[in-house]
Amino acid sequence: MTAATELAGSGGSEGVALREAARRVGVSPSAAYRHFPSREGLLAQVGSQARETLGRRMLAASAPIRGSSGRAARARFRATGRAYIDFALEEPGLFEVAFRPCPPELYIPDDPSPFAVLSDDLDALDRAGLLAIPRAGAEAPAWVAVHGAAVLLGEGILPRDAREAIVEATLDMVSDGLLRPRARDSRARASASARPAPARRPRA
Amino acid sequence: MTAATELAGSGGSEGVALREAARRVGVSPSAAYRHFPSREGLLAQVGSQARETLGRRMLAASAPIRGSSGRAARARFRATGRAYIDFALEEPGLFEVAFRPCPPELYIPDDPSPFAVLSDDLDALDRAGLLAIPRAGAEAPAWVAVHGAAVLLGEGILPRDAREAIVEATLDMVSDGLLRPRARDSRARASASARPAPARRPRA
DNA sequence: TGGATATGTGAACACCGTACACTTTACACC
DNA sequence: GGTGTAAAGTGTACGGTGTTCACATATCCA
Repeated sequence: MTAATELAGSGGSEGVALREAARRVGVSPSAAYRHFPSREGLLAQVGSQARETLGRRMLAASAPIRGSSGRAARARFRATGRAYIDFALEEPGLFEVAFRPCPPELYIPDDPSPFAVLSDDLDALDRAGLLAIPRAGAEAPAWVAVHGAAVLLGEGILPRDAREAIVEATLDMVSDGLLRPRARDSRARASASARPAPARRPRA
Repeated sequence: MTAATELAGSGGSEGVALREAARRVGVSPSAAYRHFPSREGLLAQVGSQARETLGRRMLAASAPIRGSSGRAARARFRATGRAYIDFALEEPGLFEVAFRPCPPELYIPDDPSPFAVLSDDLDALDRAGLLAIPRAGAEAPAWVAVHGAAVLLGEGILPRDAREAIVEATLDMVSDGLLRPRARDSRARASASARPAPARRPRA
């Protein structure tokens, strides 16, 4: 299991070989079948574990930001998303296995689940009255954006050296697309436009 | 090649076996090495071709929307994104191969490239003065959101039966996060908020 | 003491990617 | 037309893989 996680960490799902994992723990290939129903089942367990460590990293990134202010909720939201992308870039193999398609009968739940961590952030934003869209449909677009950035950067399809700008632009898009605008003065960007900065019309 | 594309279509990259592809065209396994440097090279060609058909679908979806108005540019932008997600859901195997990490020496360019199609849409939006962020950094967040939705829906991680709502929420987030707001009356949504609908402050 | 249950073993099967030496085919050129 | 060269295809082989099966051991409870 931990041997398989090592393999996944260095080679992704394609790098996970049942025989090699068995060899690493000094056991025959067939012995592995006493613990895992199949290679796919082994991958499902590695994936669940990977999602858990991702969930923990997200928690660890947002937990230090204390307070129940809207400002804090916003900051936690961003920190969580950033941690998600960081994990994908630091552990591409584990990240791939974490979100690999998995037949439902093999799927193993995870706790803390990345999705749940995101949900908590959105609950906090909702409590602070900062959601510009209905709470019910808020997870999907937020997750989708962060996941896309994680995947495209992680696979090198979007250039790694523009990482910081891309992450920032993505988080900005999520904030501007999902949340109510901040107070006038708190948006300290380099080149402010000449136009006035009125409040934004909420949707839905 | 077309045999490999069939295999990719039904089994994704893991379903592509050099031997099986050779068998399907009635040829010995070693003969395949006269045409492809390796399995990875074969996958690179299949991937390039898959990206091309994706690019064509995006073009086909946006081309019927004529006109140079801002309204048309917005509509093309959305149609392009929708086509991207549709492709991922209709051809999950090809989509996976299209965006699989590929060693640079094996990478084969594609034309029309999905990225280029997106770029053209953004150029049109920029010409119409509808971009709320600098043109330079606009591709990444837009692509990221649509790609994330395609991946998470395609793999069944986000529920397929909520597909339409998720796609709509994602496209709304992209529009609201990247573009200037539409004129007051054109945002015909079911439950409009009580707040007024002022213009939105641009960023950057 | 015995027997059930968990765990491990070795051999076997079918598949895979890849390499090598060899043959066949096709085509351009003298 | 004959010939040489390059492209394409062949068979065999090696090592790796997932999976199954019949069999061994070991552990623990009644």
